[in-house]
Amino acid sequence: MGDSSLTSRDASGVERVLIAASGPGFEMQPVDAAGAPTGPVRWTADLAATALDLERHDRPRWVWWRTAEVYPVLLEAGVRVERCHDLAAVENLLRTHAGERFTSPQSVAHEPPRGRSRQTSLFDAPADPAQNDEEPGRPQPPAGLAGLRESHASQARRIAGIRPGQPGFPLLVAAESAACLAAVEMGRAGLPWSTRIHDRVLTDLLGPRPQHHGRPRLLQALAEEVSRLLGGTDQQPMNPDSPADVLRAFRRQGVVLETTRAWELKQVDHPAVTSLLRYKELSRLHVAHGWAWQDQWVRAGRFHAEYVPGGVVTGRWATSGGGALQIPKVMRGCVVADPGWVLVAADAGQLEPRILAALSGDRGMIAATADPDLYTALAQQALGRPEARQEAKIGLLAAMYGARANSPAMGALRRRFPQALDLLERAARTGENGGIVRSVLGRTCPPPESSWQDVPPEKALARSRARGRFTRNFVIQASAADWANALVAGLRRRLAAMPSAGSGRAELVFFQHDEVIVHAPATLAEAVVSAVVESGAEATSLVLGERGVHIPLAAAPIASYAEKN
DNA sequence: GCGGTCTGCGCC
DNA sequence: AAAGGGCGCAGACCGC
Repeated sequence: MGDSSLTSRDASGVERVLIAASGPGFEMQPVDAAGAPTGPVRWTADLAATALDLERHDRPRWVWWRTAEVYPVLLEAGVRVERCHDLAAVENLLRTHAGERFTSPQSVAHEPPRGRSRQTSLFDAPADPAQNDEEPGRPQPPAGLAGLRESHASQARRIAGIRPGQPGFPLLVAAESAACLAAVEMGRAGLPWSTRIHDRVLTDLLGPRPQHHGRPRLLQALAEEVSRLLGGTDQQPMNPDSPADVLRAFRRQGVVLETTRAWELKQVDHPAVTSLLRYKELSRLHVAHGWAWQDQWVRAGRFHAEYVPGGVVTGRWATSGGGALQIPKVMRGCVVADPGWVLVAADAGQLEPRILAALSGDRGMIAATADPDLYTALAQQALGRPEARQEAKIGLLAAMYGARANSPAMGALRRRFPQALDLLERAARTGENGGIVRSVLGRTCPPPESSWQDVPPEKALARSRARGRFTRNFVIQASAADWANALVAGLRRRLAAMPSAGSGRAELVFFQHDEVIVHAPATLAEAVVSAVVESGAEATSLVLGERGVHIPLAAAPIASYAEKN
């Protein structure tokens, strides 16, 4: 398959290849960017060999239904691809843009069994759509190569239709697809995780690993102490895991609580509070990131998560299993580079307010982004005091999240940065009135439920306000996600272009909203730092344009994630 | 016993 | 000091 008849280049020099399972092999066909075939359908029994050959010679944009289903097969065979068009992900983008409701892309692990309609191989459409039990609204895979071709052509038409109003939409499509590739690669590579350090942290905090189920020793001691201080007995111990139990116990002690949330407990003067708060903290570590978690998710020194790009309505990534996006700070020390390797960890400091500056075009706030500590600059400009950093930070975060508190700092910010605060207010009004908002590249929030205001008047107001908070935050969070996907896309491209350094190549191993970790041979450390910084600058330029906004990306080689910040 | 919802808290 | 946006997860809880 060394000849180029399978592919043809489109105007931008990138050819596309549709690929669909067919019997024991795969059908492939070259198409142009508009979706029109530019060559015949070919069949191959050996996908990996064919794909490797094409990837070496033509580097096409692979067009397939869902990256998470086919890319693992290619990676397993040693084939890494440069670019793709993920039809399922793009279908979600197009449908929400057209006003349909959001359906989270399904993780592969949680694919429901399909019984008799089960697919026989990758890309096969379900034998009988009537038997398909997927939730309504979720894009279904088209049948066969012909269906795939039509889906792709349809998407090309719809994207072209969006482009005049949303010039960034093709970039959104490309970045989302690249994110899908990166997600599979990251899940496969895994995050370097020292079970030895993990064991030590757990043992230090909780006591030795219990033989069977049940609480570790120190945790059990804390539970007993809490129970005793709240009037429990050996016969009838109070269960600190049970909110109802805790509320009852406090009430008997004369303390009336609304909830057992930490912030509320902290306001109570009672000897049991300290122990209970400590218990909650440690219990959470035990249940969420304890030995059971390690057994389930860490294999051969790597934490393998399943990442789901676009799994969140705002375009943020989700994970399925393992809670990769919720690793507690106290566990970061478990993330350590292999001997002779480094971690290059980087995060975009204060991403969301910088995004706000760019979206609103507020000159004053854009100027403030030149400061590596944006909040200090804001405090200086709005309040005249750099020491007021914390007030400025809380004020701006409250404005972006929709808190009701209207602090003096927020008022000062509004006077000094009217365009920025006005953008948030307008997004909120739009949402309250049932409208939709979009990210900078065109990712679109779902419409309200058709009957969302069909409730008693006093509830209607609350709902309306809640939706205003959602859309207010959506424009920022979704645009930040646009930026982050562009960062990931650029970084994986640069890392792939790096030479392998004897022991291996630099790999993206972690991504969390605005931060990345690359695991790399130590000799490549500086090159990786440069790649990260360049990718950040590129993302800013591509997604936000040349508006003078700075999004600093602090990247440094470290041995352990605990060294970061 | 099972599945759905609630609660509370980890991360951004 | 107050309790605002987005998630995933585990245990408690509740109804079947």
